[in-house]
Amino acid sequence: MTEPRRSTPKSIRTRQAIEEAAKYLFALNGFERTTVRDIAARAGIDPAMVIRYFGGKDALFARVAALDLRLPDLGGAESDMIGETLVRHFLALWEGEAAGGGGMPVLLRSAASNEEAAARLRDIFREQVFPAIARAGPPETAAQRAGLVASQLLGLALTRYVLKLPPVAALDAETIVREVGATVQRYATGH
Amino acid sequence: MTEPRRSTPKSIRTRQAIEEAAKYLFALNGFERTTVRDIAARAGIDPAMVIRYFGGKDALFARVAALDLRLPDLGGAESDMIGETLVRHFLALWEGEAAGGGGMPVLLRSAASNEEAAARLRDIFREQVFPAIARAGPPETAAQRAGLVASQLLGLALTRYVLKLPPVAALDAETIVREVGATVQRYATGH
DNA sequence: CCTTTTTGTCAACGATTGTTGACTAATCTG
DNA sequence: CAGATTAGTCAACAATCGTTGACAAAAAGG
Repeated sequence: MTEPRRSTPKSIRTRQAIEEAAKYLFALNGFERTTVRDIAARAGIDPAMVIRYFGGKDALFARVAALDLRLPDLGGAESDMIGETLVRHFLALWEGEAAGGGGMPVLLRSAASNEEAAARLRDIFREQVFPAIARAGPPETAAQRAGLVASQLLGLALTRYVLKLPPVAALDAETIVREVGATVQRYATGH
Repeated sequence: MTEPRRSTPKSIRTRQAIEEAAKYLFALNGFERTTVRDIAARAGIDPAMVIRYFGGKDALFARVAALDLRLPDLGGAESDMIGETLVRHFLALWEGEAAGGGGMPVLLRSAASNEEAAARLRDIFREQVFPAIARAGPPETAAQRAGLVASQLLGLALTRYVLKLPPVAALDAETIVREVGATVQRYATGH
């Protein structure tokens, strides 16, 4: 499926294999514990290729950690559904990691001990989360509201996907949408 | 408090210096990026002493990461203040890191990429957070309620102290107690 | 003062890390 | 098919890691 109609220069395959392996391992173990050799082994090629194609471990991480939250426009009419909408969106983004996205676990794993990853998360917040939340309430409280939303959503991701706290990991999606959605709704709109 | 009246065998000083240096560096950089040599340098002694006194890097981490949340009894009469009480308690615990505690930043930094640290956080949740929350509502939903509380409180700690997300780091304590307290209150009691 | 135990330093080990350059195999171009 | 470019492998490098054992300095005990 998704067959490349155009001619594959044959190297694109391995490039993608490296990216996939890196994404998987970075998300699983974080930046520090993931070695270039592990990535190469998982991609089935030589460690030297990782450096030749991406310039180094740092550059590869920067490429793999690119993340587009694809936040929906929250300025719509149904302003009382903002919380549920947001939570549902994030759940779909995180759960369906197989899709194009999947950069979030990578960042979350690494941001705790890697300042570059943390800075990238701050960028994502400033460029994507903040503007989206800003439209859902008074501008003067936009930063605070967006910050509170981030604290809840990142906390959910942390406890559910990284720490795998049993009661949180066991929650079904609809419960999360209902409970956490109510919180996000209150944070986003400021009551 | 708890002053050692007995004579100091002179080595206790260095033991404490190692523990302090380790606590500081583990909290700053996480487990993986903190080296035994860095700890020794900060404590002003030889790296070999770290191993001799604590057996190894892992054992030192385990000792330093010990954490007692000292959660207050939430079974009291004022059940509508549980949220604010909890948030205030955690803020005091995290903010006053200089005190005896301060194990939380250590764990939070490392748990993202260190399975042992993650397991320790799960233990703390199970042994301390869960029982405290269980008394604040119906037993059959205790796990879910405690999990949601943890997702919000750990998310707050993550965004405020680890990621240092500007709007969250800038929040004053009273605002946090009010806003996040309301959320925790709802999670803890199940409405 | 001599002996014993504790406290500390020093150098080095084996393993692992990211990275590099030389070399071979494959593929493309004419 | 001949030549050139690309894809890939291999061994090794320098650096750093946690850890160890031999040894010196200092304190303690008689």
